[in-house]
This record gives sequence, structure tokens and C-alpha cells, in this order.
Amino acid sequence: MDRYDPKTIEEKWQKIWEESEAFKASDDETKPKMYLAEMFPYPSGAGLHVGHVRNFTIVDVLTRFYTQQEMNVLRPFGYDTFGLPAENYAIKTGTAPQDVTKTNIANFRRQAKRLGLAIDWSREINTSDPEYYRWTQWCFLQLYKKGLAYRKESYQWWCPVDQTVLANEQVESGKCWRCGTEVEKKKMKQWFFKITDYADELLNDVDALDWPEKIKTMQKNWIGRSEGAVVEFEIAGGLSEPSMSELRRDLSGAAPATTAPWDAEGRRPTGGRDRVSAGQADAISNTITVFTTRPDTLFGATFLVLAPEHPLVKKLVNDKTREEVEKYCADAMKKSEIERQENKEKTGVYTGSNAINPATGEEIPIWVSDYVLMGYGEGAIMAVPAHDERDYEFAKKFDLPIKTVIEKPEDSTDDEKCYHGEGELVNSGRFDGVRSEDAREQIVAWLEQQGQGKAKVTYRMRDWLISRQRYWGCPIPIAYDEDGNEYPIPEDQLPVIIPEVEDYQPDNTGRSALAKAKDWLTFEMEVEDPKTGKKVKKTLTRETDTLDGYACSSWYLWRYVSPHDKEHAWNPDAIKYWAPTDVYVGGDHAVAHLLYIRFWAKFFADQKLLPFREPVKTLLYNGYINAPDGKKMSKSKGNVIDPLDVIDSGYGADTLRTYEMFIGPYDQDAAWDTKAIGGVYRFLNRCWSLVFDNGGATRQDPANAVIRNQTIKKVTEDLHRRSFNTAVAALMEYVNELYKQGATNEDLTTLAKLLKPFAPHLASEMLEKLEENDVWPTWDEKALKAETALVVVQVNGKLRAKLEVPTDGLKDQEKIEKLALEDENVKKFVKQKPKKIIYVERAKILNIVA
RNA sequence: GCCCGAGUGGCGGAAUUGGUAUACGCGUUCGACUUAAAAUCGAAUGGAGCAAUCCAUAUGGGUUCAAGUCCCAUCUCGGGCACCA
Repeated sequence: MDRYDPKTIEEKWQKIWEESEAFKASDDETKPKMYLAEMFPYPSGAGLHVGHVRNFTIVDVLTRFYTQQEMNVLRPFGYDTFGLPAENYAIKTGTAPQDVTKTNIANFRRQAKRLGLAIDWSREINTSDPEYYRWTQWCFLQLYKKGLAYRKESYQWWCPVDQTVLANEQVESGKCWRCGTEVEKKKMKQWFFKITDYADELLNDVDALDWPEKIKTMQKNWIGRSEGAVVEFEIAGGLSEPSMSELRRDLSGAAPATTAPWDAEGRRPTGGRDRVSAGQADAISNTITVFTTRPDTLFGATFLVLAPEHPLVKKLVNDKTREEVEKYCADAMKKSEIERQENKEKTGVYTGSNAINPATGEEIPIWVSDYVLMGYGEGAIMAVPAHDERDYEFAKKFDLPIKTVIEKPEDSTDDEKCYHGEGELVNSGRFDGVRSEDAREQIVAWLEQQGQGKAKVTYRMRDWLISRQRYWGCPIPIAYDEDGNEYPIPEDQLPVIIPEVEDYQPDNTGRSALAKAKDWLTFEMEVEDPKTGKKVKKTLTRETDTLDGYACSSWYLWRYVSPHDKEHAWNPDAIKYWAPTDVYVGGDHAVAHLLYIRFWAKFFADQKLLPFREPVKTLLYNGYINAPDGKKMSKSKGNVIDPLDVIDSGYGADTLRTYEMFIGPYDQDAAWDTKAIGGVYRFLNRCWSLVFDNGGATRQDPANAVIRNQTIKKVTEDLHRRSFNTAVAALMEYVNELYKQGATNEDLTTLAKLLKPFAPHLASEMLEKLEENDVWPTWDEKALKAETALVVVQVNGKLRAKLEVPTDGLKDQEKIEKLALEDENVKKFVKQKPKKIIYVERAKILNIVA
């Protein structure tokens, strides 16, 4: 009698699956399809960790489940290979990132295979493969053609250690997401994707998604839609004429990548957050524009506040205030965002100019303060200290007037010094007595009539900064002539290959190491001259920025459907059949990646290149696996559980997989338990013994029909609702029962089939011995009920007796009542005629109200 | 501060539609097998009590024949956002 030997069994089946290409998605498009994927991993040098295993196993269990149900299943795999770790390693050791990546992929692939994953290996992709990034560059050009990839100069997050700019999404509480260094602001000309064009649609479509609420809320907060109005405040006395012409000259040099905020209205908002263009319209028309969500408080606006970066600031100062204001602005801009946020004490300076409140006609002072952010709204606000806490604080500190314009209702429990709720307007001229909710509309309408304002929607989300001053990324397919004109590289000349260099260190001018490849950097190309329109040959210099890695992962789910297509990024027929992805599983990137793929889906749908507007139907967001001590696993803490060690220690991959499914609800964090995994190993041993000890089936009669059918139903339904831990528990119960009752051949095949998604090697071994296929079993609704059922008898809601009655007698309430009232224990609690008796057949419960 | 989510045995957790609270697993205890140990198999295991029974799902109220589940308030923990006008 052999023992369960995971090593032998797993090696055997992994070889069989490899040789037979067992998990190749079929071309049979008549079958119902199911497309599942995990968020593809970054193949680090450390290899797989238990978090990967959980993530991959969730996908694998579902893949096998749907495959066993005879659907046409696509389950590909790939590697997200661009990024800083490979490049930093290259800088340190001089090893080419290309080579490190190759090694790491080979390692990851080998380890993934040892988990017995049902992957279609013919579709493997790798984002740093020129055959892949060629199409990333193509995607970029599509966005570029439509004006959704553009360049602008702006202040950007800069990580001084990694020497690169970062997207807003990559700055976590003022620190670089990679290295944790405090980030700085740096003014640079950078590439952006205009995701803000899709802000409304991205927001509106969130609700309908079958995604976790947590993620949906985070995306909504990130997009951050605010309804309000822009209001124009005339500058008292106007700007002096020298200032005006100076400004015009200043502005003509700037490339306004987005439209001026003033005319931003329509189906989609245009980016109103452009740091260069905001304020331009104002400068020329002698006004300051502010954004407010409370136009109803306009009469209470007693001063204006501009952000230190606001372009108008230097035009508003006079000889007396210039020095102080310039110093304040310089200090504010130098300060890191952390410092600016830490010190919530209000600071600010008076510019020396005043504005006219359009509602009251009063002159109000214009101040500068860093509590107003250039990146949001218009970079300027009207301060209503009576009804806004921040403005209140500022007014108190600098002794500015506070004017109440909303009356706090009598019944309000709000005891704040400034009331920011709704109420009736006072001190507001002809709007006195109007409810604030109504006043918002009325005042906006009035402003619009005067040409001094209009309704406006503002978003928190900024455009997506995609430039990275790094070597190991997808080159941006753009080149420049000596005047700085941009030329896209023609699609038939893609890919722009990453050149080989000796030294991977970025230079301190903010250019990536790509600039060191002199042969690559400049080249000749026939282009249309921007002035004459004629074809001319020019010497061009390539863009040395590379794309944010998130750009590479924004379309990979579509590449999987035709990974070797030489003509298309994704094959139009294949995408029509397979996409969108039915189930996508990951435990990270709630707002970055998961927002970007939605943005690209919408964009490419608009180009008629995708047949859907949402790329992921169902998102499963799995939790982390923590160390046994409950803390995050980390090398420095020395508490890392290596999944390969777990396999090699003798447990095997099946135990590891099943344990990680059993550890708890997939979407919750869980702590590794070195003891509990032994329980799962025992369970698999018991499964093995049922088939391989005692010569298999021990009973021939149709025993266990009830528990068998119940288990099929339970496991099937649990997999549909992604309750993996309870599905495993149900299998354990079934096995316990088979040990007590003995097992028929049907029990054994059923067990093996139901077990296969979790422990595919063992289950395959069992099925082979039983000479059975793996087609998912179905249950017989009629066979779910035993001959007798237990009816619970309660008196006043407390359990007093259990009656065993024939299943077909459950309908006979009278008889059950009679039986219950005859019960000795029930009699003790029911002395008189019961007031009421409630019987619920579905719940098999009888409650006597005595 | 604002917005989510969650509090159930010694531990991880189950209870899907308001209907037997604590499934399954770990741990612990006892027993069988063994010269012995491991492995395996079997039994017990929320608390109090000899028992009948009583008390237990963060806390306090409420609705209901019946509440872990619904409602109100409070506390604690976790996550997200955070001077966003």
C-alpha cells in the first residue's frame, strides 16, 4: 500500500499537461466563452510569493471549474517587465535589464508551472518584448492622433532618488511609491494622456460594474466630481498697461495644451487643471476667475485668495507688496507637499490689489495663500469666511471681514463657528429669503446674464502624466527637429527599439540613459515641414522619455486574444469573441491600473477598435496573505513564507493551493498558519486513501445519495459566488461522511471531479484510477432530501424539541403541531392553549407562542 | 475631519431570503493501534451547572412569533481620501 506522494503525482501530471498543451483555448467559437485573467505579475528576482499563489489559484480554480463545465475558456499569462527594479539592478551591476528580465521570466514561468496552473502557455506575453511594445507605441500614436497624448510644461512630482517624474497615482502621502523618498516639485515639459476627457464617463459607468464597492468608491473619489460655478471678479482699477502687454508676451510662448477653462463645457470637460493655461483668460480680460461649489454664498465673499503659483500674482503686486509676496510664493513653491500639508496653520499675504464682488459691487482684497491649490479648479477662490471653515480660519488670522449670508435654521445642531449647511439667504439683496439650494441656480443664472459666471463641473482627477526619465521602459515614438517641433514615428517604422547602452544611470539634466545611445538618438526622416508643408528630409532627435509602465499594462488584456498577430495590436475577430474579460483577479492598483484600462477601453471603443466600453465584467479583489505574526511579510523582518519551500517540504502544490483557498474569504487579508496547512494536507491524504487504499469503493448500494447531491450543489454554488473557503469545507464534510458510511464508486468520482479545481494533480490521479473523465457533475434536486427531516420546535422562540418527521409529511402542519404539543419537553413550557402557532415549512421550524 | 468596510469560541472562520448560532479547519483532551514514538483512525471540545436549565454573536436600546442578520445610538479596529473651494 503506497502513501500519498505529492511530488511524484505532481511531476507526472505537470509533464502530461505540458506535452499535451492541455489548456490551449479552443478556436471553437460556437461554444460559450469564458475569459479569465489575473493581474500579470512583475517578475521580480525573488520569485513567487504566497500572494501570487493566492491570486493565481483563484483564477485557476475558476478556470478549471468552467473548463469542466465544458465552456471554451481562455486563461493566458504574461509578465509586466518594465520598471525600476530591473533598471536599478542594471545601474548597480551593469547587467542589461533585458538579460535580468529574461532570467526572471524563466524563473517565474518554472515556478508557475510547479503550481499546476491551467495556463494557455502559447499566449505568453511580455511587455518589454519589442513585438509587444511595438503595439504599445501604436496605441500611443492613436491617442496622439486624436490629441489625447500631448506635451506641456508643468510642475510635476519628481523623485530625487529614482530621478524621474511620477504620476499623481504613484505618489503616496507625499512619497515615492517605489522607494519611499519624499517627492519634490519640478517644472518640466512632459507627456500626458488626456484622461480627463473621459472623467464623466468613467464616473458614470462605475456604478453599473460588477466590482467591489470599495474599489468603485475609491475610483469615484479619485475622479472627484464637483458641481459648482466659475465666477469672474473684476480687478479694481484694472491691471496697468505695461503689465498687460508683458503678460500677453509671456503667454504667447506657452503652448496651451488644453483649452482655457472659461469655455470648458460640453459633453466632456476639457482639462481645466492646466497649470499654464489657467488664468490666461483672466489676465487678458482683466478679471480673476474662481471656482466655487457654493455660488449661493456669493454675497458673503469678502476676499479672494490665489494660489502661490497663479500666473496673475506677480501682476497684482505693487512696489510696496512685491518683495513680500514674491518671497511668500517662492517659499511656498519650494516647500514639499508634505510640509505644506503638515502645517495647517493658515499663512498668506495681501497682494496690494482688490477685486469687485459682482454681487455687491464692493471692493474686496486679493490675497495669496498656499491653502489654495493651483492644480484644482481655477487656482483661485472666493473666500466666504462665514460659511467655510478654511476661509473662516484665514479671516480670523488676518482680521478680514466675515459676513453671514445663510441663516442657520433654528433646529440646526451644527455648533461650528461658521455654518456650512443649507438655509435661507440673508444680506443677499434680492435673493434674501431664498433657500440656499434654490439660490445656487438663481445666482448662477443671474451671473450668466451679466456675463460674469456660469455653471461648471470640476474634477479632482488630473491628466495622466506618462513621461518617465528612465531607460527601462517603452520608448515614446516621437522625435523633434531643431526647433522643437514634434514628429510622430510612422506606424510602419515601429517599434522604436530600446538601444543598448553601457551605463544605465540617468543624467542629472532629467534625461534617461537612452540619451547616451548617440547612434540611436539622432536619425534622418522624411517629414512634412510645419511651415511650408513640403516633404523634406530632416535630422531629428528622438524623445528620450519612456512611457509609464501603466501604459504597457493598459491594453495587455486585449493582446492576449491574439498575442502573435503581426498586423494588429489585437485581432478584430478574436477580440469580438473573447473580450471583454469576464473575470479579472488582483489585489492592487485600485485607482491607477484599473482606471487606466477603463480609459483606454473607452477611447479605443470611440475609435471603433473595441466592441465594448468597459474592459472587465467582474473584478475580484483578493486580500493579502500576511506572515504568521499577522504582519506584512518582508525580507527585512525575516517572516517570509516561500511557496516553493512549502511545496518542497513535502506538502506539494495541491496542498498549498487548497490551503490558500481554505484560509478565509478570498477578498479578506489572512495570516499564514503553519499548523493549519497540515489540516488541508490530512484532508488530501484522506481523499487519496479513499481511492487508493482498500481497493477503492467499499459499497455498491446507492448509498450517500443525499450528501453526494448536497455536496455537488454546495460546491457548484459556492464557486459561482466565489466562496472558495466554504467549498473546500463542504468537500471536507463529504469526505468525513464517506469515512463513516463507506463510499460508492459514484462517491469517489464525484469527489475527484469536485476536488479538481483545487487539487488538480491529485484529482487527476484519482480520476485516472477510477477511469473517469472530469466533467463537472450535476445534482438531482429530488435527491437532496433525506426520507425524514428534523423539525425544530420552539416555544416563545426558544428551542424546546426536535421532531423527526417523514419528508413528505412536512406539509401537514396540523399533524406536526399535534406531535409538538405531545412532546414531553414542550408540554412543560406550554401549560395552556397556545396563543398562536407559527409554522415555516421552508425553514422546518414551528414556533409556539404560549 | 469626511467616506467606506468590519467586530461571532483559545485561534482562522461558517450561518446564502430574519428561522436549530458556533459548519469546516487549527489547537487542546481522551481512547484505539504500537515495545515506544510518529503517522493514522475514533470520540469530546462556547461559558456556568450533577442535572433540568440559564447565559453568550463589541455595548445599550428598539422592531418581530423569531435578530449574528433589520432600525437607532455608542465604542473599537481596518481601509481610502484629506486645505479639492
